[in-house]
Amino acid sequence: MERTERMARLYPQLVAGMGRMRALVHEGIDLTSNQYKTLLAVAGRGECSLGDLARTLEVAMSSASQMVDRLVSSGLLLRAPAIDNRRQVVIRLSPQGVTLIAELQQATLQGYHKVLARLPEQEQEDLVTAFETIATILNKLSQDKEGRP
Amino acid sequence: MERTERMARLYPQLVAGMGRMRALVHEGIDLTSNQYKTLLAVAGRGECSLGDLARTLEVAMSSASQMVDRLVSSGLLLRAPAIDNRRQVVIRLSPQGVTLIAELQQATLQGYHKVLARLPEQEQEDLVTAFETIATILNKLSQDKEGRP
DNA sequence: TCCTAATATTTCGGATAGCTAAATATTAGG
DNA sequence: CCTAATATTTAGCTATCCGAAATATTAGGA
Repeated sequence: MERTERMARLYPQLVAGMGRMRALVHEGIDLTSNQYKTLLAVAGRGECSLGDLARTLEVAMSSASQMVDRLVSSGLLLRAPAIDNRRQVVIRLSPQGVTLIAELQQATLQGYHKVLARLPEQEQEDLVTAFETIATILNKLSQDKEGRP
Repeated sequence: MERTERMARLYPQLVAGMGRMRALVHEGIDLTSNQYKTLLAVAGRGECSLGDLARTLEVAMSSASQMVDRLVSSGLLLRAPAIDNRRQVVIRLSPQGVTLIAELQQATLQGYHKVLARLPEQEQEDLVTAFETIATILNKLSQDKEGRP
């Protein structure tokens, strides 16, 4: 059980630490992380339906719908009925959304750069490598679930 | 910039992966993670003031106050005026809170154990080690900030 | 073809959670 | 004893989430 206990001790620390890191990286950026995630998801698909978006974001459709509401209000997303299937809506970035996303991705990179730059060379590499390890292993864990529904 | 980009790509994956891991670990547990964190913070101190709690949780005092409200309503926390300084309140676990926390800590350990058990031996160790690496480095990052205010 | 079932979204009601600013109460210091 | 500092709470907002009900549209079968 030793390993389990280490995990239980470390998990909350990581959540807190990553939260602080995010705050540093996105310092002075005026979008919530959920909104940013949503815009990125839409950007990554060019355009998509609400259902697509909800699945990508792993939230209920009603939640995705509201999120899109807010981003449409902010002028960052466009929502239009789909031509081929009028039940669906097509969601895509507005021109302002495109511009913003480009800027934010740039700013995000700079943010990560600034944070990493505070660390000595070796720790930078250790940190990124550790991220890679965890991402790889956790992705495998999730695929297990989805594999046999 | 290469390392920065790896980081930017990995960070969201990690957040998502850890979210799913938490869901697995706390499957069937009827407290939000914030509530659990709050109870743990209180448990870790025996008793504390609102200010203590807010600082520990890294939220505004008003947020901590409301969180305590909810947990008092649920019967898990007790809030009483402090004897020595009547401006303060003393927050501590109710008997039910004590019981619940004990059970939850047990359940949490089992949850981590179950999740880890899905992985081969070597990956278990790699995962925990990577957690350790990140926690250590990120903690250092935060201390920088606090060190010289 | 027409009706029913399935699909896609939205709306509604209800929660949690966070913030700032203003209100309240108490203590400390000059 | 009055003012300033301290500790909490309350009020008003916003973001986010969910499930269930409502709405609209399409697909499939009798």
